[in-house]
Amino acid sequence: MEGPAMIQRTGIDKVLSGGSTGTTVTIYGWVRTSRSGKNVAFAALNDGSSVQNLQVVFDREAFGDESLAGLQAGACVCVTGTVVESSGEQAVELAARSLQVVGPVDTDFPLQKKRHGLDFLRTMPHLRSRTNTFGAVFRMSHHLSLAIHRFFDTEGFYHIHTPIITESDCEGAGETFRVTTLPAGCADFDQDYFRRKSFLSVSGQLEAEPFALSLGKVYTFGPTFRADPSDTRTHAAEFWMIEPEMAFYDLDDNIALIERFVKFCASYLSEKCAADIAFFSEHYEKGLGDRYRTLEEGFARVSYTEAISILGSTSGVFSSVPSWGDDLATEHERYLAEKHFGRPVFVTDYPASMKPFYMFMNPDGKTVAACDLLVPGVGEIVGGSQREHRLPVLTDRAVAQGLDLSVYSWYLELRRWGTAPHAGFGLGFERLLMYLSGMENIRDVIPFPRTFGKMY
RNA sequence: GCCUCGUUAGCUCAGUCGGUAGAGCGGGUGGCUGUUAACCACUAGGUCGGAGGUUCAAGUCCUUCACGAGGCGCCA
Repeated sequence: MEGPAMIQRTGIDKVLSGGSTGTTVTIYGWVRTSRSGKNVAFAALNDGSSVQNLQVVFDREAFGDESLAGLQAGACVCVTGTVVESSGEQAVELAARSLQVVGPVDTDFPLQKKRHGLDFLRTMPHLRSRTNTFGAVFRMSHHLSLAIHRFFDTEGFYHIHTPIITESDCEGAGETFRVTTLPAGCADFDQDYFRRKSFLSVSGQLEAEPFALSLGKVYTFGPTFRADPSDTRTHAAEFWMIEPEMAFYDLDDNIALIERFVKFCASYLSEKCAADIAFFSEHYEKGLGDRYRTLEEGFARVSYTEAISILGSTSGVFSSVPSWGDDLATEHERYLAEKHFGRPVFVTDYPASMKPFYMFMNPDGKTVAACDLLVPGVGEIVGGSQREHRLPVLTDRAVAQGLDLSVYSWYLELRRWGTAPHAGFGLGFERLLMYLSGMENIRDVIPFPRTFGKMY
């Protein structure tokens, strides 16, 4: 019996990494550009394994014009040939012996070899990953995901899959999407699939806490859904969030972990995605190298109260100057991260009135043990806190915020049966990816973005 | 939801004071060349986002709608 006819191919990254000169390889890839000379024709192939293209050289006499006409931008081709040293800019190239057009392109193929605008590419999420930019984005996205799992594994965390369909509709996190099988217009929730109202999760935190109070240190990393009408470059309706939750952690432990975590991700990407980072640095964010260098130094830390004081003594810069008890506006957050500190900064101990019921009430009775991490260029990427583990305080705050205690009964029980100090945070995966790539719009770091009013 | 800007060839964009449509790239044809977003020449390609209005005349001015981008609020 014959074995399966598996496709044999070599990745372009492997050919370019050297050591294969003189060998015969078969490459599958998409044509980025092609041009022809009197005796030879050239095509630049990309197969997604690298931001670099492989230059393939064809002998015009051997292949003929009809055959080479298939080398149009966008076509998928298979080339077998010999890896040789190049006389041009690149170290090696492929001297072709055979060419097969696997997938030709119609002439209205929208991607061209010149640079396209990101807006335009957003309208074709099924094609934009064939560009240098989006190839780099999604290679980096992969490595960032792996970095996250590796970090928490090394730190002794367990990965928990918290539910995507939940019962609690609000934790101060945002608006929810309803999940239902009822016909349109029907509001008889007893007849609904779960025999009650249900929602897509806006956070896995509440479900992660029980596992922190049993396994010690856990994290969730999964899709999160927010129905907020937020139409900005940093908001998406569907995004991925990393939410660690740790028993026997206070606010200081929490902050130290966040800093360690972000630094690990940066150094991991520096090692795994050097070529892609260089690409972003050259074409998108000139200061990306500096950004990575600052990440090797310490983050700044201020309390909310100190931040208000800093902003108050900075005159003539802001459209409004906040006083104690006001939210920090985007212009204030940007000033702190980009101008005043010039690096990532933790803002801690916010007024209790501004934060959700589950955050730990500080001894001053006015502030809670919260920490937001603000980074230059993106803004807030982390929101975290020590959790309130004292039942009476927690109950009082839940009632004060008008929550239905019956929905949170099991959450409250955790404080009656073996409660323990604990802390955690939520980090937006795509915002971290924006920060580490220099991409400025969250729609450009999500494969098929879903944002307010738009499903690309 | 509010504010600002934008929408002209497949793509990127120019279009002056209101006078009837332009370039580069891409497509096609030819030339030249171990090229590097190759180059050179020729060629095809447009209901100037839609509707209405002002005017002798609207890509240009006004109204309105649609779509897109940025900012704000909220958050990750």
